[in-house]
Amino acid sequence: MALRHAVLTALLAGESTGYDLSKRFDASVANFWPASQQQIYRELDRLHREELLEVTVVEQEKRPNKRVFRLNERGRGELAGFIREETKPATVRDDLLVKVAALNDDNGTEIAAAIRRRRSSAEEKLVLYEHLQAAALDGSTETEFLERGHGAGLYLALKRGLSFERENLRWYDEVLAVVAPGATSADQ
Amino acid sequence: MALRHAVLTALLAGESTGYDLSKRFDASVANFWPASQQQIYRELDRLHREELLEVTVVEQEKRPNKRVFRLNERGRGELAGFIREETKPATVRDDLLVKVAALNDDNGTEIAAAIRRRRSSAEEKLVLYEHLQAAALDGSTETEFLERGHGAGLYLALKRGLSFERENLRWYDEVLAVVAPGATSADQ
DNA sequence: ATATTCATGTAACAAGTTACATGATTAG
DNA sequence: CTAATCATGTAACTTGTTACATGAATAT
Repeated sequence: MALRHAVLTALLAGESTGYDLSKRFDASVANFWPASQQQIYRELDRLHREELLEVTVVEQEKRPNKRVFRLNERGRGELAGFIREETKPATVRDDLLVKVAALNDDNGTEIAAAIRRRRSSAEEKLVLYEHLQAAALDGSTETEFLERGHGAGLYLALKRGLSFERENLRWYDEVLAVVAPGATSADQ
Repeated sequence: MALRHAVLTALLAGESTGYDLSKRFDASVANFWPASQQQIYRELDRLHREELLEVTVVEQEKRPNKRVFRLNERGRGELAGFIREETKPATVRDDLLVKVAALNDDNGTEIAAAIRRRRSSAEEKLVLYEHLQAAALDGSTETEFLERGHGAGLYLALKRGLSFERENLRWYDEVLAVVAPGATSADQ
């Protein structure tokens, strides 16, 4: 029941269409609450039906009309309530870990290959996160930024994403050292 | 489509009833592929219907009959196939991160409270993982254990769980320093 | 006495995934 | 000329969650 709260949180940054939200999601909230475009449309419809969002329809001649959603007071109240509720435990689901757990004498090289592929997408993600971080800081030091207080929450969440990906990379290398000893992580 | 592979992986450690499997899950695979008892029963039924598992019914007088499942060759083949398939990206879903992302001037203390609660369950989890690690190593050094090769996969997956929880704790303290400065992490 | 363990299951529902459809517009 | 972008949506399906039910056995 918490995609709704992720959506409301994303709308804190300002009103948005479903289409735009799903992109904003990818660049911020998706890190700890992934959602497809379809899920977001569905959730926006629901939230609107339950009157937690206001909508303005922007007519467009050559394209489908836009629906621009924004938080209303009830929406903000819902978020405030969510923050007071019990926090559910985090869940991680990772195919790669299932593969590694199933390691045996026959599948080592295939698992190593899977890890190398994952390793490069993790590197890309890390670069992306580092850019987002630099953009957020915009020249300030982290201490300055956090003292100012603006956007501290999203920034801190981003930092968790950063350390998650860094630990992933570390762990990928650790596993590669076991399943493909000899090959260094520089080998692609 | 990968709960099935998590279940098959868990059955690599030996035949099991649904009831037992769901506990074995909690102590190993749940870390990176959580599943409720009901999901596991459902999946075992499916896997059995698709003939990837063998079953032996153990009659019991005073309790419902046990169904003991074990991998057959097709089941092992399915796992081998899974390892060759493309690895889907990991997903993390965490209410606490949604809360932190929604940080504002009004909700800081509530968020701090949520983090402190999560912090103590993370500490418990860490202790559990450390016990599992010690039990796996059983006196050997990690290098010795990994060279022996037995159970290396599950061990490596466990290590990812360990570092995940350690990073969580680190990050919780980092966030607390921002939202509840003055209070130290020793304050409960 | 009471709670927990053993061991299964059904049912309803909520959430997430995948595929498809429309159709003009702009960028390469 | 082609691919990607804008912007919406439907539908079918698979997964995951929650609640409930049974009923003896054992542990506190």
